[in-house]
Amino acid sequence: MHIASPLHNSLSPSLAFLLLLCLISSLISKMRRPPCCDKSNVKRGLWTPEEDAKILAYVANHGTGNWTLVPKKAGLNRCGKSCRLRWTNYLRPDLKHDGFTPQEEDLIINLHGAIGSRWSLIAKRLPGRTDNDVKNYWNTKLRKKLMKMGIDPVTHKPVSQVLSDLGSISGLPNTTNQMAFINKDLMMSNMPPTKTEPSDSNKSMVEHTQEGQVHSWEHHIPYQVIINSENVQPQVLSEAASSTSSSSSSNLTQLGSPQSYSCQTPQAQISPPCSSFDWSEFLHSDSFNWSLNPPSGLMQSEAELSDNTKSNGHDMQGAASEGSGSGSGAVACGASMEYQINKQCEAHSFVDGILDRDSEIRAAFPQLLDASFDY
DNA sequence: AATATCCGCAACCGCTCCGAC
DNA sequence: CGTCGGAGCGGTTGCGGATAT
Repeated sequence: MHIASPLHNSLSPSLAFLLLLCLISSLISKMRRPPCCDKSNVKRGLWTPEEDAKILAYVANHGTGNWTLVPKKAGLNRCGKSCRLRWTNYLRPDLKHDGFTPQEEDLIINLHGAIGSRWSLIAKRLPGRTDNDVKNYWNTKLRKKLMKMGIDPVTHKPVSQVLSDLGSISGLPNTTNQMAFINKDLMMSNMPPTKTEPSDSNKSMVEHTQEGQVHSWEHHIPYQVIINSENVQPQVLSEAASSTSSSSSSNLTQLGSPQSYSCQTPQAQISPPCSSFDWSEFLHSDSFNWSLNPPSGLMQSEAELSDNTKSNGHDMQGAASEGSGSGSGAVACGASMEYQINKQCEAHSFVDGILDRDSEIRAAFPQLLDASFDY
C-alpha cells in the first residue's frame, strides 16, 4: 500500500534526502565556531616583502599582541591569525634561518622520543627555532632517517617490536601489556637506582661525545638521554599521559609501555617516587639537560624558561640547578631524573640500545613474540 | 630540452586552552 | 559558573624549486 502525502507528491525520495542533508549540514555549520576573519575578503598565500615590512613596522611600533587588530592597524588585507603566524614563524628577529645542527637533531629526537610530537615544547629547547621549523624538519628529515635505521619514528621502537605489538592487537598474546605489567611491578618495588659503570670503550664514547664534536649520523644519535618507562615513575607516566591531548598521545602512551633503549636492567633504572610531575616543567628544567653538553647556544636563558616552571609549589628548574640540597619531591624527582638521564645508555649507541632491548625482549618472551608473528 | 616526480617549506585549518568578563 | 574571544598548538595542504627520467 502506498501512503500518499504532500511530500511524496511534490518531492522524490532522493530529493527529499538531499534537502535533509543540506539542512543538517547547514545546522552543523551554524553550530561551528565562526571563522576568525572573513576569508573571502582577505589575502592568502605567500607573503610579499611589502607585507612583511608592514608587519615589522607595526611590531616595532606597537609590539605584539591582539593580532586581530594588527591587519587593520598595519594596513594589511590579511587575517590576524595569518599575521601572527608570519611573525612567529618567519619575521621574529631572534629566529635562525640556517640548517639544523647535529646537536639540534639529537635534541629533537630525544625530546620526540620522550614527549612525542609536542613541537612547541621541543622548540622551546631550541633557541631560534619555531615549532613549525621543528615539525617540518622532523617530518622531512628525521622521521625518514629513523625509518631508514629500522626505528619506528612514532614509537621510537625497533620496527620488529612494533610489528610484534601490532600482531598482538589481533587477539594474540599482548607482549606489550605483559611487559608493562612486569615493569610496573618492578617500578613499584621502589628500589633505589643501581649504578652501572660503563665499560672502558663506552666511557670513551661518552667522553668523545662530551667534546661536542660533530659525528656521523650513527655516532651522534642520542644514546645518553632516552626517557623511557623504566626511568620515569608510574605516577609520572600516568600524569603525563593524562595531560596529553589526544592528537599527540601515541608517544606518551608508549611511555607507559616498556620502551627502552637502555643498556641497563629495568631495576637499575628505578628511582624514588615523585609527588608530581609535569612534562613541560621537566623539559624546561635543568634535569632535562643533556649529558652530552650541548653548545651553550642550545640552552635557553633563565628568563625564557621562567614561564611554565612553576607547578604544585615547586620550581623544578631552580631546584635542579641548586643541586640536591632541598629535598622536596620535585627536587628529588629532578635529581633522580638527572641521575638517571646521565646514566642512561652511556655504554651503547642509540641504535645499539634499541637492538639490545629488542634482543632482551625476544630472549625473555620467545613464545610470545613467535606467536604474535604467527599470522 | 621537456616532462614527471619528489621534496622542503610556508601557510592554512580546525581544534583546544586560557584568561577576561 | 558559563560564555566569549584571543592565542597557541599540531596536523595537513599546496606551492615552488630540485631532481630524475
